[in-house]
Amino acid sequence: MAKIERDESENYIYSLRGKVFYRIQNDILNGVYKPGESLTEKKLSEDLGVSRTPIREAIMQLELEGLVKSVPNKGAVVKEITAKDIKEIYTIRMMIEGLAARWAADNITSEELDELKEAVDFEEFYTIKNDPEHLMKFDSKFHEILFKASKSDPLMHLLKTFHHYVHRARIGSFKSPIRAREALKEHRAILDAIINKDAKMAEELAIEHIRNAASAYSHNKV
Amino acid sequence: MAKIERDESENYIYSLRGKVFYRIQNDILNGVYKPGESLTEKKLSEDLGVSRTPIREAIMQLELEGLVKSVPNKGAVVKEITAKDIKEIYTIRMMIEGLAARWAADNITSEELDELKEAVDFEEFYTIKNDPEHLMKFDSKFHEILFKASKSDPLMHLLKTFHHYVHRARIGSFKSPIRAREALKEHRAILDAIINKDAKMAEELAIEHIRNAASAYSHNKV
DNA sequence: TTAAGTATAATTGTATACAATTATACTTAC
DNA sequence: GTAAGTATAATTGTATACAATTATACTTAA
Repeated sequence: MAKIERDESENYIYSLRGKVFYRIQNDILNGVYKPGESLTEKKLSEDLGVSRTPIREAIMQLELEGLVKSVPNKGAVVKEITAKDIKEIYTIRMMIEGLAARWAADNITSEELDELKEAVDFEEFYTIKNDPEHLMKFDSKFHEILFKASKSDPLMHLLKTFHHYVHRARIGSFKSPIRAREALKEHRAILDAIINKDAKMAEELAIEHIRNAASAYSHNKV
Repeated sequence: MAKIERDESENYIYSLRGKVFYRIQNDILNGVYKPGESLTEKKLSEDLGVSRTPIREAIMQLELEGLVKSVPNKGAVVKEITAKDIKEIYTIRMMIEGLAARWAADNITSEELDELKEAVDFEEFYTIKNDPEHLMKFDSKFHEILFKASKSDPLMHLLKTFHHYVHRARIGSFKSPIRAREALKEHRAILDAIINKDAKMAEELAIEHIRNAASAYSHNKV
């Protein structure tokens, strides 16, 4: 009989701690808990109906990922993300994504390449349909596959701890249909470079892609 | 009366959790706990004479930093770091340190500049004395000041979660007096670029500095 | 009215108790 | 002797109890 297996790498999402972590993270990202607000363990445990233990552990994780800052006897204070932060995040992302694309070109498997093609096809579909929500999902998928295909543990670890920063900086950058079409073109170009095993080109295109995303973002804000 | 203040940013080091974390981290880095070995909460709590609670929290932190991997009912397994990992770590470090130097050139304060000069002077002293241990300390200090001076929260966060990787990859690269003298020269060059507020040059020199460190490391290994 | 001091409440840090899951060792049937 | 099944032990996950620290509110004196 086929054994039902969990994804071991993300095993903790089935625990209370994991659920609590994702819940609080989402509530912060969606503005339920606002920057400067302090979250005490007691309040959270009452809000979510669990004991303090999983709350404590989730808060620790949130702090290590930089979403909150624990201050003694005050609770976990939700960190603010400034325009300066976002600019820097995009700069850092250029390098990380550039490396991912470069190493992916060298190490991608044919299965992953198929996944990548599929993700871009879906992206095209939802770009035409002008559906920002699904678009964001497959944009994320494109980048995720790239990281997986890079086969670099240190790089993947780096991205993991940086992930929420990326997420925060990216919200709202999919509303413009013009930018969506450009992003699609850029993804196709990166895909082609990877198909041709042109690592240098893939890196340059990925860097340019993030640079354009950053510029679209800041333009959006004005 | 002058109030005795703790360094708030590192407040947790005074807690049991913090002490436990540093203890286990060091024991892993120094090979007391070897790759593949699994550390159970019970064993650790008996070894260190504290309850499971701070142990659990320290293990969580170790996992988020990538030193161990928790597997259910097996304990925290110490991760191995491969030669491939180290090569990739150096590549990633080139970019991170490059950014730090670039932004430091733009944002450094005169106090920080003084600290940086002092660190390099100490480095020179211990290079001449051929004292690898102190040398490593002030090499670390040089890079720490650079990050602080960059004034970038996202970058500092990135380094924090990447720190142990750097540490692991760097062990033993200070034994060669030849490389020590080169490293000193490179640090002086970076310092000069920062004094001259030449951000581009500082970045290039920092990247080159890490590239040389990587090459010295791999040469050492052969 | 304000400042200082004190009692109380709130909050976190640590230890421990209990439950649920999983591994291990042993027994038994073939 | 081996495989299957079962009982036991080990391990983690969660809840709770207690201690220590810190904030807060209140009282009192000037």
